[in-house]
Amino acid sequence: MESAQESPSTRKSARESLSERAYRDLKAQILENRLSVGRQYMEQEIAERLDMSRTPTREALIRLANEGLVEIRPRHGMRIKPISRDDMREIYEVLTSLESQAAALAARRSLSKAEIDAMRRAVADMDAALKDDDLESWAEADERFHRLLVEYSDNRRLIALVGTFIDQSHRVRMITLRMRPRPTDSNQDHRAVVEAIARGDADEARRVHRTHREKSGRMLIDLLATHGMTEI
Amino acid sequence: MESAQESPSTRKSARESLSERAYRDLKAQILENRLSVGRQYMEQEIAERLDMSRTPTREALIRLANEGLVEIRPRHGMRIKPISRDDMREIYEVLTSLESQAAALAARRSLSKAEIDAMRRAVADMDAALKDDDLESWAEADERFHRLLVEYSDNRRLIALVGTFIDQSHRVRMITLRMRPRPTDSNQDHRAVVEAIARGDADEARRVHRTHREKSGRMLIDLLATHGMTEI
DNA sequence: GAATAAGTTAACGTATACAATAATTCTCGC
DNA sequence: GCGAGAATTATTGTATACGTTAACTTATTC
Repeated sequence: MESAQESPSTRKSARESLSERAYRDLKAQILENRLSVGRQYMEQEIAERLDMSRTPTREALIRLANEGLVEIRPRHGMRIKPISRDDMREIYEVLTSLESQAAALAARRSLSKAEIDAMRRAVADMDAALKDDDLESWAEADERFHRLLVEYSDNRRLIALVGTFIDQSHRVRMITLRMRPRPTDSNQDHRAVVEAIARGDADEARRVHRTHREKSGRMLIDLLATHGMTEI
Repeated sequence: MESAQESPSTRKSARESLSERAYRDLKAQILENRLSVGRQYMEQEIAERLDMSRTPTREALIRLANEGLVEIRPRHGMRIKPISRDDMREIYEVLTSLESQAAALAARRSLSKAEIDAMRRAVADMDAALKDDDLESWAEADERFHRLLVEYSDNRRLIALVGTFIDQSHRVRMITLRMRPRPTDSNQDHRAVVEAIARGDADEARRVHRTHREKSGRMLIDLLATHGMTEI
């Protein structure tokens, strides 16, 4: 897959359809929280915002609805789906399951030194970021770690699914990033996962990662509860 | 015109859109293997087959493509996605993960007597079907068992996902149904899962169900291999 | 006969037209 | 002021029109 990334305004983007662009732009706007959650947007409105007709807009909306980011309500337009505490529970239950499976699969394959090193580097970067109290960097490295782990599963469906649910919960994670306690033992967990994978110990990798995700999921949901946030 | 008749009790006020009907009809045709796998169907052709214009047809195709049942190839029409051995590996890895999580979640909730009984009945029906050498009935009860298990997870996302992957592999399962050895110890496994859930033993339920799915996944893939089937 | 260029076809992507109808506003009797 | 029903509006769902361009065909050259 060639990534011909040009400035979209000047360069008539080679072969990307409007429908595709609508999907990517809209998704980006949602993830960056540039659209008000809960508010209704008419198809026409979205289409104008994207500077195209309703047809490709609708096609993008269908895809986004399938991914659970958006809800299409027949006579009321679409709205960004707010994430409730219960949604977060569901999302984390699914992520826990899929990612711990990914850890086991990664352990079963014998990863190259380079692949293991990439994960170790992510963990090291998290340590460093934590030492500097740089939450931004920590979040970046954390995301990188999880992405690598899942990629090493060698299962395209698994990779796509995890991506979908990471996206669904993205907003919540960003918002709660500054409310949560310093993720010290999170790093501990990650290290244990990497080492289990390096040893090829699938059961241990799965177990440790599951425990890790269960813990962080519970923490996040408690956080929402104590701050009285019911929908984000 | 077609009569949108429901059972009188479940009156649905909103009429079903063509787009929705296209999705359901097409999906049904795919699952029932009424469309040739691999062949190209032009949008126009599908639209005529469904007796509507291209617009709702396209919308249905987008959804089916998202679910992985169909592939849209820009100038060549759509085609039913053939399932390779590698696809089956991926699908079963995902299903194994999600369903065993469902088993654990079901065990953690305390299911009602009625719910446990429904699962026990499914297992009993499988036993009976096996005794009668009635593969049809066995498959029905097996599917019912898995569906119940997942439903009891109380996680809508999990339920939807499992449905998607069951659908993706539906054709393969139907075709291999008569090639596989009699699923004797499959029933054994199911019973163990139910009893673990009934006891509220989440870890055991998860473990047993994972082992079960791994076993049946491996069996299915070996079956495809020994019969030299590379794509279905 | 192979390679290349020119010409043709047709499938798609997108815009637009339009009818159906849910939602909203208005009217009017009480 | 309130509710029922009529009238109006707005938004969607669907059909259709149409330009673009990938894919295919034919012509031309060596």
